[in-house]
Amino acid sequence: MKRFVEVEQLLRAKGVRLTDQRRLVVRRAVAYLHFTAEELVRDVKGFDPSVARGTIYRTLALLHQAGVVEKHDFRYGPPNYEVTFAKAHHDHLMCVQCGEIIEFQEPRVETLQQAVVKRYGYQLLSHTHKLYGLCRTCQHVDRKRVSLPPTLHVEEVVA
Amino acid sequence: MKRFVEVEQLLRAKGVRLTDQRRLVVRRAVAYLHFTAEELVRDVKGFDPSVARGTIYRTLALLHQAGVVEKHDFRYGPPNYEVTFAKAHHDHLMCVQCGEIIEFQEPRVETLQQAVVKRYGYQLLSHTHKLYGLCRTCQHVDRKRVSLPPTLHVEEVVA
DNA sequence: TACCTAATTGAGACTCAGTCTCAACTATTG
DNA sequence: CAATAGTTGAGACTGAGTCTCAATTAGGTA
Ligand SMILES: [Zn+2]
Ligand SMILES: [Zn+2]
Ligand SMILES: [Zn+2]
Ligand SMILES: [Zn+2]
Repeated sequence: MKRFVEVEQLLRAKGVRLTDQRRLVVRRAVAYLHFTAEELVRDVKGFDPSVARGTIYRTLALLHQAGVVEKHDFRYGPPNYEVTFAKAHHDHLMCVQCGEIIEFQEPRVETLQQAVVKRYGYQLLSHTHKLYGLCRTCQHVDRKRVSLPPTLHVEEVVA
Repeated sequence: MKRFVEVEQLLRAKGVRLTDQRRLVVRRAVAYLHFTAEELVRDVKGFDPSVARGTIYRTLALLHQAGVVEKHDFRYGPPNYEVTFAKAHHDHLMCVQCGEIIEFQEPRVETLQQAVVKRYGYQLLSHTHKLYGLCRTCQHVDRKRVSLPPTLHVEEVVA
């Protein structure tokens, strides 16, 4: 079964009213791995320019609430969305030069996270874990030519 | 020696021109643990209203480039800055209910990060690692009364 | 099927955080 | 102290996202 059909079923089960606009937004979103809200706006408007920007943002929020999409901040530009519905948990590794994103799993980190929150008496609800670096290709090109904007400087410098 | 004197020395060593405005911004920034750009603007203007917003943002960018401050995204509101100059590396744990931020160290996670990037042939430059949960106190209050806005919903749900 | 009603939509005004521009000013060098 | 390259203040501007509200529509009900 197509992925968007499952999402629509989930929404219906949650009592969410389905409209043509929402169906289109869902169909376009599942076509991507990672996308920004404005990218989705342009994409959806390419299929139906009459769909308002506000509707697309509202639908995205709806999908977020329904647990269908997650919001990522990769420190460069606006947040990135990902349809994680029926997808195993993973963290991300990004090349700061070319922007390539790799999804990885490392259960031992997740175990340590539990140990950390226990140390402080917290109850863990969620986490973000993102690694930034240079992919094999970009390690061999002139480091001077940085293609990503200056805000993408290191947040936490690795010693 | 006062912390801001060391920062000023570092800037001078980097050939950065010191002005009264920049000195004030540095002195106010080191007074905080974590702060947003607009908080710093209000604070600095409290001491000298003639300092322009643009100057404060420019100085913040300068300090960022010089490795004096780091930028954090805690998924709620605008980014958070932290003067990490001469401070040991740490990650963050935040209570999604009351906003408390705890700084923690977990070297075993950093080791695993190296293993992950090696797996993909990457060269690690930096990372973000943030845990979100409920502090001891907030675990015992009515979960219905959520004080943080809806955008602070989970990004990566822990299984 | 037709109707009803609450939910949703489109359009555009609006907000907020941050950036840019440029003439006036100033820290540093010699 | 003069020269000059870097910095500043003020405000216009931008991008991304939110809000408002009259018009439209989904989905339940008769
Ligand atoms: Zn994870
Ligand atoms: Zn992903
Ligand atoms: Zn760390
Ligand atoms: Zn910190």
